[in-house]
Amino acid sequence: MRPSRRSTGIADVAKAAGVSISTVSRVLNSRVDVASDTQQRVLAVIDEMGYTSNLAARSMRSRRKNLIGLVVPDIGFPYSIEIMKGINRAIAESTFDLLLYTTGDVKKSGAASHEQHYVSLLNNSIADGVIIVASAAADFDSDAPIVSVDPHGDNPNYPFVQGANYQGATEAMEYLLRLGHRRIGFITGRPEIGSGARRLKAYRDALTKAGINQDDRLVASGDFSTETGRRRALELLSLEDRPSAIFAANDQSAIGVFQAAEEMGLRVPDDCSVVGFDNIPEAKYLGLTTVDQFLAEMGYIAVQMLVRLIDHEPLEDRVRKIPTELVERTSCRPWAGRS
Amino acid sequence: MRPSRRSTGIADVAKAAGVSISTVSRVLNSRVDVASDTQQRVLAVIDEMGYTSNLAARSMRSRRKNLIGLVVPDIGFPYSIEIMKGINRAIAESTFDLLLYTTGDVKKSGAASHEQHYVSLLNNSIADGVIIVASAAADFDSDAPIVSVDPHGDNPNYPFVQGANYQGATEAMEYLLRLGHRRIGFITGRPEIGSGARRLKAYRDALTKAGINQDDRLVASGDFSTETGRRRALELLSLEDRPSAIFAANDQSAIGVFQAAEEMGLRVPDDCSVVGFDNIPEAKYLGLTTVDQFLAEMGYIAVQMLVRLIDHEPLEDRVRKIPTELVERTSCRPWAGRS
DNA sequence: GCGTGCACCGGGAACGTTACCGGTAACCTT
DNA sequence: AAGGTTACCGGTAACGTTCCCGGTGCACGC
Repeated sequence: MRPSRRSTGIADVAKAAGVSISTVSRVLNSRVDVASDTQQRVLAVIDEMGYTSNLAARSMRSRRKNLIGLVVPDIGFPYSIEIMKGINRAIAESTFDLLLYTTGDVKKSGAASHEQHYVSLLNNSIADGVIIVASAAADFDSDAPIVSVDPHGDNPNYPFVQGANYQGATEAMEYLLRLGHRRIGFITGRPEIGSGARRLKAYRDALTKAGINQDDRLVASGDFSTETGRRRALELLSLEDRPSAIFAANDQSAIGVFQAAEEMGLRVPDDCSVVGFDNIPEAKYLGLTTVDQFLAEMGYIAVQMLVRLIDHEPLEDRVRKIPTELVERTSCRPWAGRS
Repeated sequence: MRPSRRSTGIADVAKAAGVSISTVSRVLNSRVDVASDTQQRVLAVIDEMGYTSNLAARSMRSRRKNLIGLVVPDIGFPYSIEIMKGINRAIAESTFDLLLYTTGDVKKSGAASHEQHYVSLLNNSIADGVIIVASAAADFDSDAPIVSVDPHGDNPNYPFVQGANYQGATEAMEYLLRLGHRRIGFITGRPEIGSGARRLKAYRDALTKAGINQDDRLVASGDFSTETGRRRALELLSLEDRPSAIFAANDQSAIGVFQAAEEMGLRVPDDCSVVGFDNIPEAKYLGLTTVDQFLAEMGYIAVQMLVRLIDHEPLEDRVRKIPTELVERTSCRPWAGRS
């Protein structure tokens, strides 16, 4: 191939400006020890020639790449999207750019090893640090700059930010109980995921605290998906003494409950109240009352933490808990016994 | 800084395997001229040492970086998200990874220059090619590998993929007319965006073809946002002879129509039918009948085109039109005059 | 026995940038 | 006025990889 299409490099700029390569580099990195008029001249030439620094060469030489890697399970989930919104906002405010990887289908067992692969790839060459959303792996090279958002495991060896799952779920349950509900169904998340487990525990604890004894038929095992949520809700609502409210481990499952109710000719909230978790945008359209865990905020904070890590500044807290907030909409109503 | 944290490089692998650096490189690039037992040995060492190739160095030396840049106006729009889903799927099937940039607020006038900057940055150093979603700029360096999805302008100098806006909007209008609607409102998109303009033209043409004379009060100027859609719908539905149906230039505007109707105590579709455009996921929950323009598919195809461009293979078509499809849901009903 | 071809491998020069070291001139300091 | 300090700049060696070129050993044919 002809070298015809070679882009202008620092050398060309140097020649055009009549200075050395070193000086151009100094200007580029805004060092102090360069006379202000040479700086002006070089800057002018750069602007005129339309020079943009070659990131590859720069990354190779200096350790700083100004790139943050993001590993996300599936870009299609509203959950991922919400987090990405926050990440994106933080990135825009920083000097970093974003490199995106997806691990693809979460259910495939290879997710964890995929993660490992991506992370090491990103870490030792192209990115300065990595954010992993819903990381499956518990351990990573401990001194690599890694931050996770909502990790699956319980106590990973890297910093992370997480919603207050237990608190939020408790709040939701207390709300339901306050409305008079006594038979409350629960659709779980995937069992291996910590946040879902904590919500389940909150459900159980709230029940016992209210003096209601558990009915195991009322907790149905879901997997955070709408389709499974729908199927489980169909079962729950077919019980001879069906629950007057269903608390779903996330909004997508809750949407499944809406679908199931509709199919059965039941009305939300008249025949069954529904509460979700996450507050994804769809929740608004359905009037779903849910627990907002500020996913975007979590992404935003994760970037901030990672940047500190990259700059070798100390982290205030290795784990950040984000308080949740119950947002009331129209999917719940008071219950005073079967009318 | 200590060189303590230096990652293992190709040289370390070479030493450990007892071969030269060149040979390791050959194995890495799966060249033919290497004995199969040496290959095995090198591969084993690589696996054992957990070596991952340094992307920066590789990119600098060889022109191929295996990275595709994506420039997207705002990651929060359902529109962008849909396209990204398709892009992501195509990326997963290819050997490329994805680098993501957002131009931020579209309304800011700097969008086009931002684009130029990103594209040149991506092009000459870090990425092999660039996909621009809803590109505002009409011209780019013509021999750079660039593909656009749904460009704003009418005839940019780079390849692009686009929905069949006119056809789709025509189909929607014919549907509405078939249902008996005669007073049909239209909420436009932003005027400078070609796809929106084509939908508007289809609206007008369908009306004249049906022998209905235009009422300018029925076309309200929107900007693709829900909020503006809501406001325009409020006005439209407050007309003394209000339209029996509203066709919105995109789904987000249509959602605004739903909100407006609700606020005014009107029911969709009983008091007013609504049709949108895009078929974003939210449309399903609202029961919005809309024109699916297969945004994800568009993203998918764009990646395929770009890959061909990068590989210097000829493109079948410089512009790809994706046929649309009307998806009927529950936001429309027949109309036989004010009851 | 010697050239020829083949299969495999190693050496070194790039790629574009930054870090380091050293050099020059002007300006203080005493 | 001589030495020291400062401000600025240039030369060059890396960074880790790929590409090009050439070299080795072996088999083969004449």
